[in-house]
Amino acid sequence: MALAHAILAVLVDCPNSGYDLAKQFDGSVGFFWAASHQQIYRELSKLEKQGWLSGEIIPQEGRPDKKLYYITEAGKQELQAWIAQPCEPAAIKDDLLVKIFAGYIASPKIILDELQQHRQAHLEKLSIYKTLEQRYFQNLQTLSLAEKFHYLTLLKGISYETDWVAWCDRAIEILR
Amino acid sequence: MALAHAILAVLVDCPNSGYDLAKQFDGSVGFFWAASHQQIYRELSKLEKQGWLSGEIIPQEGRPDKKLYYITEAGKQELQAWIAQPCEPAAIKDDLLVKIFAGYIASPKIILDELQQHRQAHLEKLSIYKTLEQRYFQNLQTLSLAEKFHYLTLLKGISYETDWVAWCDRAIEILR
DNA sequence: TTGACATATGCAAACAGTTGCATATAATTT
DNA sequence: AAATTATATGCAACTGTTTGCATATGTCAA
Repeated sequence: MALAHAILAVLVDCPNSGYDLAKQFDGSVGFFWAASHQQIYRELSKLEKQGWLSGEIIPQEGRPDKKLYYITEAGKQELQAWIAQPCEPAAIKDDLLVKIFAGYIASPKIILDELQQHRQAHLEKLSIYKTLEQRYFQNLQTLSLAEKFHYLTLLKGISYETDWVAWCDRAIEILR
Repeated sequence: MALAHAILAVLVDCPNSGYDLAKQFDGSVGFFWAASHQQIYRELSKLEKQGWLSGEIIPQEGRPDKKLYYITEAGKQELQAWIAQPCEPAAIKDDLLVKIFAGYIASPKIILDELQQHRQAHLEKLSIYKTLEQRYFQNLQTLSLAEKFHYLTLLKGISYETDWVAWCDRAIEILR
């Protein structure tokens, strides 16, 4: 049930609406936890009923009202307890690598095109992450503790995408 | 429905029983697709009903009988069609990075211990993959096409684990 | 001889995630 | 005036995954 904890992890930093959460899960948070807005809204209701979050409707002008969620003391304690439990490295499910595993039954062009496209996609993510790094995490010394931890997840995002780009290059080289 | 395709991708190389498949999904194939034996057996029945696989019961002595699954022509065509469709980079769900994102609410010791444990786990995987590399993929030139593709997935496994170990080191360094 | 381990297969319930649909306001573009 | 985009929220059906349980044979060690 780690979507719950991913939401708590974002809200412990600052309150957010479901819409804002969905945008974050589509952006930098999405690097380590993917979730759709439908999933997020459903989970938020559940977490509010459980008492880990409290919601407050904020009337807005010029746009629909929104519901801001705050983490409760119980929610924070739950998050702390969850963090303290050891966890396993993440399970991987990667379509591209399944394709590559059986790549010899397809035409080389199809495989090479797919590799090129993935290379491009990873390069774009990498560029976004590097922009974030330059904008928000210029010098380590001045960062707050919370910022340091956020930066660590960004660093993983950067090395993850860098590694993918390098592997695509190598794969293309080997197959050509 | 990519578990189906991951199974087809293994069986297109050579026939296997559910038990053997489960072991492979727990080993090197597990690097790019994680699946439990329950999932695998259920999926195998489904794929046989669909006509993508055919199963043959092999009587054995000194151990329970097993059922060997072969990919059918229809199954191979399905796999080829699936490979030809473009796919997105894999969605990530990583418990450890969720923990790190909110790591500032936990005690430093808990975080550092968890980082050390993950570093160790990734190092062990890396060692297994490097052993496989030395044993089966010594020189690129002599590899068959199928082996080259299999090697590419192993290469990704190696760089993935290497990247994790490096990140753990960096994270521990920054937090200390 | 009891217990653990390896081989070998599978069901069923609970939980999580995806996909398609639905609604509503307001600004901007065509 | 109509279409599109951004904001904002959510339900329902389906599909996929996890967890716990269940069964059966044979070997090896305590």
